[in-house]
Amino acid sequence: MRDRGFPTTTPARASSRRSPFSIDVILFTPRGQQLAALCVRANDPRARERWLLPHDSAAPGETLEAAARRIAKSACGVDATWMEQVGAFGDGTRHPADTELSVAFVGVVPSDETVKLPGDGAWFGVSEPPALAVRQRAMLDAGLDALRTRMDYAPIAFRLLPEMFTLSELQAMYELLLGKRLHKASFRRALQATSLVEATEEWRSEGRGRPAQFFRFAPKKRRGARRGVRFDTLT
Amino acid sequence: MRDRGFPTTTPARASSRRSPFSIDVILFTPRGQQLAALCVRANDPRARERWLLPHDSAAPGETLEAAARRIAKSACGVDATWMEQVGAFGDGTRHPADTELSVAFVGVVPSDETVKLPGDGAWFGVSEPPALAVRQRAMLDAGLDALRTRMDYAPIAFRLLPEMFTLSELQAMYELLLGKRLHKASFRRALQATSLVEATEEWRSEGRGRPAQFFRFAPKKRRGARRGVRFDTLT
DNA sequence: GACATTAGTATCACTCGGATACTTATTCGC
DNA sequence: GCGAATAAGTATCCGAGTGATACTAATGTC
Repeated sequence: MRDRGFPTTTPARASSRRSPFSIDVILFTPRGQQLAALCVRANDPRARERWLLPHDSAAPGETLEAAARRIAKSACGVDATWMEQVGAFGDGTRHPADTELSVAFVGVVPSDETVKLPGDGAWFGVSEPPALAVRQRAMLDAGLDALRTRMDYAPIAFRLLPEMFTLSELQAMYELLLGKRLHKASFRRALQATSLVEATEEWRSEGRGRPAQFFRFAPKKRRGARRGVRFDTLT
Repeated sequence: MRDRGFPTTTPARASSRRSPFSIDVILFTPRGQQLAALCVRANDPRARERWLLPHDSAAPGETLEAAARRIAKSACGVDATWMEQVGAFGDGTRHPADTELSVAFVGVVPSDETVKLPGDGAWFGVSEPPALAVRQRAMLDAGLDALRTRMDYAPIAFRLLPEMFTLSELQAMYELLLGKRLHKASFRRALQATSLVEATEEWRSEGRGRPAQFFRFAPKKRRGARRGVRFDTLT
């Protein structure tokens, strides 16, 4: 994975023929009490919208996910700690790179105030996204949906926390990602039931109230036989 | 949507340059007590595998899903009653149409013994799939996964039944799709809790045991506030 | 030392899902 | 006819999971 020698966030590579499809990345990070998505400034002055999702075409021989991770790192400076494909978007909607098709990926990066964002990027709170081209707007919405539904299957919240964390920090991360408050006792009971975390000997010293014990992500085997049928999420 | 004037299941249209991406359809139907997937015979004698997933490229101006539905109808003769995108597959795996990328769709058609399958197609039970090219095999597996997980969110089982059906038929369809047995009382309780079906005045006359009442799919408003966090499905 | 603050726990009520067993209504065999 | 077989549909119990409330525990601030 090369280190960007040119801004990969330009709509397309200088090439005589258009790339057949673009890879677009919806990258989220915790910012304050809500999620923020990364957009980059359009450097084409003729562009109708001034902001874009980070995107590029896949290099020959590069897997789709590797391309998405390269684009993400190029756009925000650090590696995404989780990334998955959302799907393909086409259908004649407009895209800045003018490709027929875009493959969207959603990813997350931990909040890290010390890393300087490349000059042409900015984080936008998910409740105030910038104006985007039609297809990119659809991908942003689908990316947030995918992020939230896949929290049940992938350890996304854990990938946004340091190796050791308190249970309150974990719950706060879940609340930030889901955009809703959770019940403390239920949260901890459910967590204890599955063997996902193990307690460490470390305790948090700073802060005002009672010290909190640090935990680390250490999933055991398990495999719960999913129960019945869910009719309540249908249609 | 034109009626196939040529086999759209040929790897690609006669064209000087390759299509940038293919649309591949994983089509399922109930067959006996298990699901079956549709494959078509490869008519290229040089092909390494003799079977293919139905696929084609999207026509200009055609949405991705419209193309998938066209391909499905062309391959099995009737319209799919449910169809959704699975995702994009690439990563250098081999595909018969030799495209860089494939967009996979999963769909279902009701079991209908009277419809004759076009000569080059055949249904394969999901437990004995034919040998497929690498990428198509990956799409078949992902399609079955997607079918089962999306049953919680889309009325797939209902789309495989006639307008009126008995609760036993509905449960049998769920069992066939999920590939596992379900508990009768729980199934009916959960179904009653949501207002998804309404009873009709019709009763099934045929058969041996007690007659069964016919129901029809008639979802009311609802919208259940999903509860807590699921740790049991994580990683 | 009283109080605010945060971590963590205990108890209760309620819901939900699976197991078992039952009742009801029909056909089949004699 | 009449009982056995078959399938539909219901009732009851129990244990697990969830949310509300309230409690205890350990620290810093004044």
